[in-house]
Amino acid sequence: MAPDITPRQAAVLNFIAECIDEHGYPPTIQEIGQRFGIASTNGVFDHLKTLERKGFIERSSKARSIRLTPKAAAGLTRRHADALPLVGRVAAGYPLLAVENIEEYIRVAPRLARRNAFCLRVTGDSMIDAHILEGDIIVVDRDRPPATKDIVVALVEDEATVKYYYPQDEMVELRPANAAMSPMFFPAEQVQLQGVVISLQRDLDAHSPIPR
Amino acid sequence: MAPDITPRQAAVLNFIAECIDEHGYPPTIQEIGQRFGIASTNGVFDHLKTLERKGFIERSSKARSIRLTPKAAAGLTRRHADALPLVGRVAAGYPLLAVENIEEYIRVAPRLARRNAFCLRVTGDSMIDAHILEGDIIVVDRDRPPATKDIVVALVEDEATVKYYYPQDEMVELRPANAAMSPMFFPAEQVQLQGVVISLQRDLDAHSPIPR
DNA sequence: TGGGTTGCTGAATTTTTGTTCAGTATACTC
DNA sequence: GAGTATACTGAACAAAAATTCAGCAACCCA
Repeated sequence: MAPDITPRQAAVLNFIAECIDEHGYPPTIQEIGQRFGIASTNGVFDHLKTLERKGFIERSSKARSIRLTPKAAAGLTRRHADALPLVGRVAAGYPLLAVENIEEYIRVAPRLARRNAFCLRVTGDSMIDAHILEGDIIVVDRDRPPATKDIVVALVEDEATVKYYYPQDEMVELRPANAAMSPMFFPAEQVQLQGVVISLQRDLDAHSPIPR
Repeated sequence: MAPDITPRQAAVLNFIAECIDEHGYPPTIQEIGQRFGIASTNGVFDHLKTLERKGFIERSSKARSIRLTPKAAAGLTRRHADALPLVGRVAAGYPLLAVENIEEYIRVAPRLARRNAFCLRVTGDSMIDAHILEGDIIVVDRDRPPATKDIVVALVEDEATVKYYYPQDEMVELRPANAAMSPMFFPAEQVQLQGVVISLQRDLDAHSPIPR
């Protein structure tokens, strides 16, 4: 049996997931065709039959009756369902968002999920004076250009760090929000900015039952 | 204007939400009609027009194109839309969650939306030493019994306040997390506990474009 | 007592959507 | 070099679904 998916099929599957995310209901066959420039509804129909045969979707003969199966997640390149990747321990040499670095997917408010963003669990108390605590989950926007005084996530020597951002001529100052710690200075080329912290979620409810 | 919903309309709204939950896509007009024994599609159509006029759903002329708005949560007996009410200025004499007190519905992580909870925007800096800032949105669980040292929302003289909770024999101490402020003591019967703060969301991104 | 809202019936009509059939071209594989 | 999967075109057709129109009955409100 072939559990494989072709690039074209994956694109169709992704589009279906996007539609559900965005509109709340699946696309019609003609809507899929429009998106991919497939003139004949039968071209799309073939894709759907194949995706169903391979177990990625379920359908019936009714309008918009496409359903994603749990297996569909395997064929999706984009995350689904209002989730952002939680980056865990950062593995040396890998890009921050490499699969190896992703611990899990965290469900966040849709407003945040629509961004090109990721989540990071804060370790240490270097930002405590900015009221960001150990264990807080921060949401980091990768598309937002960092401005002076922004709180950023930077990669220095393969370690991710959260600090205030103060760029200088050839150097970058990363300033903690903790009176007990000193600012750090690096040559600009040694600092890889990953994004700007746009939101924060804290769980005060440590001893709560685990949600489904 | 009537932001109200009749029992019949609420039943229809609930059925729509159930369908989305269960099948992954909204029902058609005829499916709704079948469920409620409404013979004419126009009977259902009237309901949909009314629900749309009242802001509970959005639709287009396409098949199954019903979408629940965040407001839909108000009409639902079960919670589907991952939204919690944001309680605004507290009106004297009204229950905290009366329609008059609800400013809007905030989309939150589904884990939180499943609770019997509401959101509150923090005013003032009485909890700043607990790293809760003015403007933060806190999520308050109404079903969680408050324990000593929990951060709670309490209603005292028709004003909602966020404080540490220290119950005593006949009195309740509400303790701020701010060295510049003093604890307050009230007879237990003057304090209406609304719930325990279980989560917090902060937007650091004040000058970002408004999400759609 | 008249006007508005709610909650429908019944029928006609249009639009949207899914399905089927008959082909074509390319690539892979045995 | 035959056989199979992929990825389509184009046309015709059937079905599902939405929309509109013309009513009716019950209720509340003022």
